[in-house]
Amino acid sequence: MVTAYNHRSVEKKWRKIWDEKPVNPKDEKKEKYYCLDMFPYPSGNGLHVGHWRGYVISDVWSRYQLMHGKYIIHPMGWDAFGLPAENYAIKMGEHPAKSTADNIANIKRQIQEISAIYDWDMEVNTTDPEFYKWTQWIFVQMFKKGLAYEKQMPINWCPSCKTGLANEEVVNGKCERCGADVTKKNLRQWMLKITAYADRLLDDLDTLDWPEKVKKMQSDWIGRSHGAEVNFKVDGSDETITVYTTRPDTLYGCTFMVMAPEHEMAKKLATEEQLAAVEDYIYQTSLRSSVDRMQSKEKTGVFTGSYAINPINGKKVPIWLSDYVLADYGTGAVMCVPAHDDRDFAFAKKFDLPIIQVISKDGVAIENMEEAYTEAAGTMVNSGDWNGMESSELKLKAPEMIEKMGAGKKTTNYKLRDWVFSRQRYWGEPIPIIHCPDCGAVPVPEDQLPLLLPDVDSYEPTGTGESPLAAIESWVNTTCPCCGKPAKRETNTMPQWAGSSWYFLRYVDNKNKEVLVSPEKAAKYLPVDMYIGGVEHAVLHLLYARFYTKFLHDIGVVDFEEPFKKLFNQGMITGKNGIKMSKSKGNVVSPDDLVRDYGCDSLRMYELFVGPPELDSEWDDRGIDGINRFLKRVWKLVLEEHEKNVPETKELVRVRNCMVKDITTRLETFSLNTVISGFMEYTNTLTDMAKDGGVDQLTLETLVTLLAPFAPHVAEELHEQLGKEGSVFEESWPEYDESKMELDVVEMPVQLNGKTKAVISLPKDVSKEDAIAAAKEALGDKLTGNVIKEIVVPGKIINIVAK
RNA sequence: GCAGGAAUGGCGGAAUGGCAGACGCAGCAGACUCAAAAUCUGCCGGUGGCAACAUCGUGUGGGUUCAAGUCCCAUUUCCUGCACCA
Repeated sequence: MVTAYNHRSVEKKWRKIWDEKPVNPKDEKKEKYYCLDMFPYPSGNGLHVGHWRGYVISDVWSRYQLMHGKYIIHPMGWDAFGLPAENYAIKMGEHPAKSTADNIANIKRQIQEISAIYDWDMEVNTTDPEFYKWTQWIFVQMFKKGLAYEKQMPINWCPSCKTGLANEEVVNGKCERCGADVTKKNLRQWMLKITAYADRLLDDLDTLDWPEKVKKMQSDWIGRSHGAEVNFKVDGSDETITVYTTRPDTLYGCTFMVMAPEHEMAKKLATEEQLAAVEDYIYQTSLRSSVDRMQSKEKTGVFTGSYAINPINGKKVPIWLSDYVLADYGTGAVMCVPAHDDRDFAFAKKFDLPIIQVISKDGVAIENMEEAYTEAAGTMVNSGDWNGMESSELKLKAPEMIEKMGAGKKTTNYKLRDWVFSRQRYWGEPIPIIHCPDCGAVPVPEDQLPLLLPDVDSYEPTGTGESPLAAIESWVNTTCPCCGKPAKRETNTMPQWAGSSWYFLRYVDNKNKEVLVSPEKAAKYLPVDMYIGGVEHAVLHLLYARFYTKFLHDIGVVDFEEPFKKLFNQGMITGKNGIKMSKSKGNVVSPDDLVRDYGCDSLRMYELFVGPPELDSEWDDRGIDGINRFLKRVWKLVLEEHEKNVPETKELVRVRNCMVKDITTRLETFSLNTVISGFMEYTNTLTDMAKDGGVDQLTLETLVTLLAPFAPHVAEELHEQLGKEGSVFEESWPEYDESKMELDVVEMPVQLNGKTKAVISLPKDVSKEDAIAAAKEALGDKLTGNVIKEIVVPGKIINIVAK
């Protein structure tokens, strides 16, 4: 009799052994493989089973690479600055430094329950001064390169979090963190010039092995468009209004112009009779929230009374104001071609403006258009010299033609905005800048970094647009590093994204006091080969991290331009009915109880079995029983068959090779849920074979080796009990031989007119004639009428078509 | 509105154009047990049938093919992202 599987004793035993002798010791001679998890922010709620999923996937992948003879860089750290940590601290009435440290301790304990091969010597914490020294250092370098600059501007403001937000943090007009409606607030801001990298951020997406979905989201976010700026003279004035258009080919069809109400010329253009109406419209627009403005598609507007002159044909077109034109995109003014744009069409209909068709399907203009013709292809009409030209070709040539005419210039526009980088909150890296009345903004000298976040009694947000740091006079008042005169410190802090934009570089050299990362270590261990995390960071963290990496490349810190070669986004684990796990919904499942009751190995495998890893999956506690039973069956099978010690048979060799191939190919394609079901199938098959003769040693060893990345404790224990030396992770990944996977006799379904009527056994190399004869015999009486066609797909199917 | 993804038993899900429902959960029946748990065995899409079997069946309607969950066209619903970006 073999002993029964007891997860507690097995897991306790191997954890102790692995602590003393890690399975992934640092080894410079081996090829490196850097497998990175998106590091967590230390939430007070601890981890739920959804967090586990990503960590299990990355650990399985890491251990799989380990068994290919690589040295695995698999670090973990803490994204501990920022709003969530601070809001939690305020709620609990604790200082964020304390609650953050407590939460890290708890989550670290939970993460260690996963038994992943994390190298805790590499641990980083974004709130550690030795870490944020370099976060500040990067900011100073950006400042020196002119990529960090100050600007007074209306920015997105969350009235609940009492801080400014980046565009990326505003989702459907609401705060990404708390869901409050975002308003505008005019504030002096630190900005990062991410737009300077727009082209590289867009073009280099092609070099990345990332999910297409994420690449598309980034590409849409950057939103590059090509077109022209066209200058319209204001009739009876020296003023010129420049518009941006991607469709300069439709210039002859422009019948009016619309400007954003915030446009600097808006009020100036109002004629005496229209002035009151224009002022009223500008005022009304200013009252509307951005959410309200985005949601209602009903066109509103006001005529300024002024006209602009279309440079292509000299025609006068009225200038209107409307809030559907955005002040901060392009030039804040657009030429309107109602015949070929849905929005302009709706506006023209509402205010009874003329519609002139300039592109037609067949060269003939339609009377009274019912809707805008928005297709790019067609023949130009009503367009002077351009008549008869193909519009899609003209669209490409028109910007240069307009430039030659002196009516404008060819340009490119982006939706991407510069990054609003200051936060009016306490729990973040202080921006290392000193404001001197004489010298202006001066960076804190590098040898004085880190600029420590001062301790403070009141760290709650003020809501005034000033950070709580502004109240600490002893800290704010300092001297200018340039001239030594009294000066004041910048009191805004950095956003949470600052630390996470580069943390993955620091892991490999986390104790370096001289440089962010040494060139030798960067060359040896970077960049990241595989990055695993949720899709929610597609246009936030992942875009910012790419920007930072490109900048650090440009100043010579690293020699690569892209931080993450391959990206995998795991789906979310939700509660019943797809509801997101949250404390307020009361549907959070903690891994702690499951580890206690079923063991780490069972939970690891169930996390993968619950559904395809890239899709969201509903958690159901009951399913873990099935995994636990499976592990007990494997345990019993391996130990009982080991005692029998039977020789291998041809069929065992075949099953073993099939098993290796199936498990390996499914793992390679990240079909991790079917890897687990594959293990179950082969275990069931081998259990049947055990009853019918027995299972040989090599097959048992192979099963155990394949299982190691998934259920490391069980595999390690069975590996030892099979009498093998060393760790199972020192075994190399099993290989398979296709030629040993063929059956001598194959089962072939026999179909009559496409419907299966029988299954027959045939030798694998049976001739077509023999196969058909056997099939006809199997069909017997069922085969009536004339045989029209006979199809034999070797090893697959036989189909007889008869009428 | 635009773009992408999805739709398969009671449930989660599996199927390089080749026996739909693997694997697991739940359920039912049996064995073991004084009993329960655990474990083991069998059944487990609908309809008809004692059964062998027949027949229908992958959101809906068409099509291609010897053969369609899979490919093509149309359509509905749901999810995700973007959303007046000129």
